[in-house]
Amino acid sequence: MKISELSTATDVPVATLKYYLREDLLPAGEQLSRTSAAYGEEHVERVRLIRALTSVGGLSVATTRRVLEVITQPGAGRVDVLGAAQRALLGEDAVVVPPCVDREVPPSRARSWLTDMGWQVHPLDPVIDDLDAAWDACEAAGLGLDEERMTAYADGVLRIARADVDSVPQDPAAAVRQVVLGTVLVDPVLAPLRRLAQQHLTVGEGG
Amino acid sequence: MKISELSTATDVPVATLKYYLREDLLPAGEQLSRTSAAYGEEHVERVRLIRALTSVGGLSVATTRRVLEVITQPGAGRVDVLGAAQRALLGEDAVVVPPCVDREVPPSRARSWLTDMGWQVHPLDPVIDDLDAAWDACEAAGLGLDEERMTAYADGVLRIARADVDSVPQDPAAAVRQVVLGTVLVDPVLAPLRRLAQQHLTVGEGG
DNA sequence: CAATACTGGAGACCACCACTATCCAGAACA
DNA sequence: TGTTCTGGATAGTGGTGGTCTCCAGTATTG
Repeated sequence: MKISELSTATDVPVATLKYYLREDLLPAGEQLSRTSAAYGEEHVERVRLIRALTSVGGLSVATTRRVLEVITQPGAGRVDVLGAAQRALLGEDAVVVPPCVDREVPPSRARSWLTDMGWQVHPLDPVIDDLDAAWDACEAAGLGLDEERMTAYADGVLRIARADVDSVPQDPAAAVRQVVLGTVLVDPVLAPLRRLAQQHLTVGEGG
Repeated sequence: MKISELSTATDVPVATLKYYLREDLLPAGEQLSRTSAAYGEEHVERVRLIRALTSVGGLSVATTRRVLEVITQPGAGRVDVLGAAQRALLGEDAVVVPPCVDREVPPSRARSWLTDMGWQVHPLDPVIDDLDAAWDACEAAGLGLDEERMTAYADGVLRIARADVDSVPQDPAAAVRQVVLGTVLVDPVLAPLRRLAQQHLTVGEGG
């Protein structure tokens, strides 16, 4: 498959494919001669994956590169599946502190709320800071988001997460792939789903 | 309050405040003389709202302007709360087709799935296309997202949406504000919440 | 009073990002 | 033989979210 065929197969311009090659998102094809290379079905899949991550997932090219590295490399085993996902999605300098290390835990509303909920999560996980920032933003915007509503959200999210973890395959490499892609690509599914659910409930009430 | 004080109060550079004034995100202060104006507490709140929408909500300046218009103007009444939210968040040329108008409904997996679920939603709502695109992206990325898992997601999302609609106030203007801000700002709360729930469930299993 | 700091307004400028366009010598195909 | 295509390199584009600089004029401070 020539690059122009790869282009028509994926509906991505040749110039863009060259850009992906340059940026190390796409591995080089099999070099047939100095001015020709052959691409295979794995390149088609890779391009589709890149487009899914960048367009729907909203990932930058740099983040996409990290994600592709993580889900392509033979992983270090399932122990660190969630950690690998985090490292791929956060900055490359993000080191997830192992639970054994004692470090000052900054107090925050999210942290204390999680404790109240009895959720067993890593107290230094940066995702808690994301939650804090989002919660603060709601307050700053004047959107009342009290703990009662958060608890209702937690109930719904737990069911979603249950479906997530139940769908993770046994094979470590496949598990990493599933978790990473699920983290990136499922949020854009849930967002419209939530709006449709709101609409369904509102219509049902006759309001 | 001078612009420099507004700057320190909100921790936003003066140049950026001027930019927001230019872009009509921030209303002009009370003109005291030709070279001085007074800003009030409402400007502080407005700036915080702008920052929440752009940073956490990830909205562009143009979309933020539309959102601010919608939640500031005295609304046309509660009838159209969800419609107003959609119009604010989608392109300005997005016209939500009224349900009475018969138009060709393009078939799609999301649409048929919604029918199977018995959800009463507007069949031409563009948010269904968003769902389709996100679902397709999962497929393209090789992430198996079968209807069983979608149904589990729907269960969780329904509980979230229940909390959403229960928290909408009676007053029409407040309702519009609540719905629009909830649409934009709650998704970034749910995303980290989902990751934490995954972590909690995984740790609980000892895996 | 004078020196300094600050104001609103305007336009130019900037960095970043994801492409996109152009050019090239050489190879493949018709 | 001529047209099309290749990989590689470099430069340019359009959009976005600010940031810088300048200005005449006003407020504050010593």
